Amino acid sequence: MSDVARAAGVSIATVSRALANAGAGVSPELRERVLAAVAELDYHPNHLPRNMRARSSRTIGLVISDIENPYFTAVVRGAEDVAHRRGYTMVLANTDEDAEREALCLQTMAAERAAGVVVASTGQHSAGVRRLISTGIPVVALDRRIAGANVDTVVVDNETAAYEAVRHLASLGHRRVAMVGGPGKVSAISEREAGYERAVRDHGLERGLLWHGDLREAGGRRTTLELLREPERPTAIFSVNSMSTIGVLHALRDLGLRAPDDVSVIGFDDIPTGDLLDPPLSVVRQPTYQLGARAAELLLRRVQEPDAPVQEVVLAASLVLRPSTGPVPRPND
Amino acid sequence: MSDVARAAGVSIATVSRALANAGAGVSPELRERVLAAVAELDYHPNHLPRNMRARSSRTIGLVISDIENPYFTAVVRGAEDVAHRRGYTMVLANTDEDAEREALCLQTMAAERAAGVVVASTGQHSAGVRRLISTGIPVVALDRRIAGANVDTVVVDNETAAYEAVRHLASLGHRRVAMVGGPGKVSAISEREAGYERAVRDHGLERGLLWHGDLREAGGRRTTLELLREPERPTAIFSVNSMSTIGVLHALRDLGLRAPDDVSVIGFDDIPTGDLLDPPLSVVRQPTYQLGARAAELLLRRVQEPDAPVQEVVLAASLVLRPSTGPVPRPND
DNA sequence: TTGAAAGCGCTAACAG
DNA sequence: CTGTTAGCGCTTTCAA
Repeated sequence: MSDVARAAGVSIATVSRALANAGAGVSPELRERVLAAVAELDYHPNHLPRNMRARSSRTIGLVISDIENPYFTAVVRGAEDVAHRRGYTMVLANTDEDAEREALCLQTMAAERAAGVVVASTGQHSAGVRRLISTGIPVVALDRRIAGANVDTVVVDNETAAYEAVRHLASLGHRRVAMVGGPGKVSAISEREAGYERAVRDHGLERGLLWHGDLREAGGRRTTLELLREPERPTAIFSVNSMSTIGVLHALRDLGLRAPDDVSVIGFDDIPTGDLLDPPLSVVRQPTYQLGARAAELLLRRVQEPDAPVQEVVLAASLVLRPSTGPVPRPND
Repeated sequence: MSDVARAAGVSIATVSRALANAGAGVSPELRERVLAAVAELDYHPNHLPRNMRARSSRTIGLVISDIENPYFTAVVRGAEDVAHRRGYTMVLANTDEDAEREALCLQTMAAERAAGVVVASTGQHSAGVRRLISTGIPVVALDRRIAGANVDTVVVDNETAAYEAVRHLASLGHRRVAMVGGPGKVSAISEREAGYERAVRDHGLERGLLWHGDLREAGGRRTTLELLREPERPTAIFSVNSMSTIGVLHALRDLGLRAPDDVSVIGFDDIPTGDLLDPPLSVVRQPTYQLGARAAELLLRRVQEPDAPVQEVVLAASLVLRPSTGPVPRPND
């Protein structure tokens, strides 16, 4: 920068000002000379000192648990779009539901003085998140609530959405509706399970059919295989998230069963090819892009107004019915 | 940090050393005192000055064109795993095939002094990439080559893979094999098209069936609808990437056609649910995770050895045959 | 409108 | 092994 100043015959302060927001406070003439010198010398601005001085970078962190899950993929897109539009850069970290990895990522983001962090935490009581909050860096909880912390939150109404899915199955006549769930330590999952259980109670469905998988393909598949090995097979399966649902479908194929003829299937989260599957899959669709975009917006608002009241955004999910859910199959004759 | 130093009764240099790599060069006793003071004061390290001093951050950039494309999703995971393992943070940017947005992202990464950048460029002659290279920041080209630049590159053998896909269709008896292609300005696409055309020549297939879409669902769908409106319909379709293929499948459904009974379909890039589609989809499968991981490795190697010889890594893609490709349908009778 | 100068909070060279 | 000290390259007072 001092080279540029010398070449333009001005001080470095003038160069700095000429390069800052549209060169306010610099005479057009000097500005021209500075820009010419910048071009001449092929000067590349360096944000590192600027960040240091500002004690913050124009970067937001996004911490998710599975980048290959299309739910998070869409969330990433929404958040990145907003960040980009507002002149922020997005740092992405993938935790694979590993609390230690999450803590490490958050620590790094804190050390890099991210302007703020959107986090789908591995657990409601994550030590990593608590530590991050204690640094004073703005945090937005996405998809998964943070227990006992007063942070902005963006979620869908998981309980209601799950209830509606199971209610639909009940309305088709199903009485043995199983749920392939997940680990209960994240709120989104436990809320879906709660919605399922409320529907089971309200509609007098059979109890004891809530099984816990992980949130991935392998767990969904394994759990379903075990579930269908039971003497009295469920007539419908509600699956807790998209990866898990893919596992359910694989398990059905493994056993040579078809939906909805043998078992009805409905999954939480839409899948990009859900309508092209065999059979097309009924799902609970979340407004994924919106979730990511709203989370980033909430975060950037808080970056600008640290003392604004804490907000909780709850979006609605919707039922998308396709052929994988049908009436109760009649027993083989 | 000076607070910590005061609390521990040492100099800030000692604090710095105690906090640096496992506290080498500091007596255990002082180290203890420093760590105690850090805990006591709830001190959060700040990397910003460190980065500034080092004139670089431990961050690598990854610039892709579509985060919702499962190909890139897997690439991201591979790259992020490697980066994380080596203590780097990953900055992700999505360009949507927009050269201007790409240039902006790369400029930001240069200004933030990323240690290096992996880029799937929007074009072989991207001005943004050229400028980035001129800053001296290490660059690795992923999936798409950079024309006239001497940079490390990670790609699959697109030409051969496309050739094999079309050859397979020819071996099933197809003579009217269409290709739903893409914009020719990225190497991966033009190479696939070249492989298609070589196969067309070698096997005496009908010419003039290479149509260009974009690389997204909408383009694949539109192009296919037009293609199938032709008086003499192709008996097989080869689609250039995963999103495009989903478009092809939607178009078939729109027209009430089925693969492979009406048209055979094979797509470049596997889809997570490819085996669950109706019918299960034949694809050219790329080693996506490996591509991302290798790109990150190549980049970090160059960060450490800027003068190492430039490498080009070419991985093989493989044909995954499922029911969507079958023999030539007999004309309706 | 411009320039001089004082940091931002670390790291590392150097001296003890 | 420890402390003193000189920056890293910007931004931003403050004074002219």
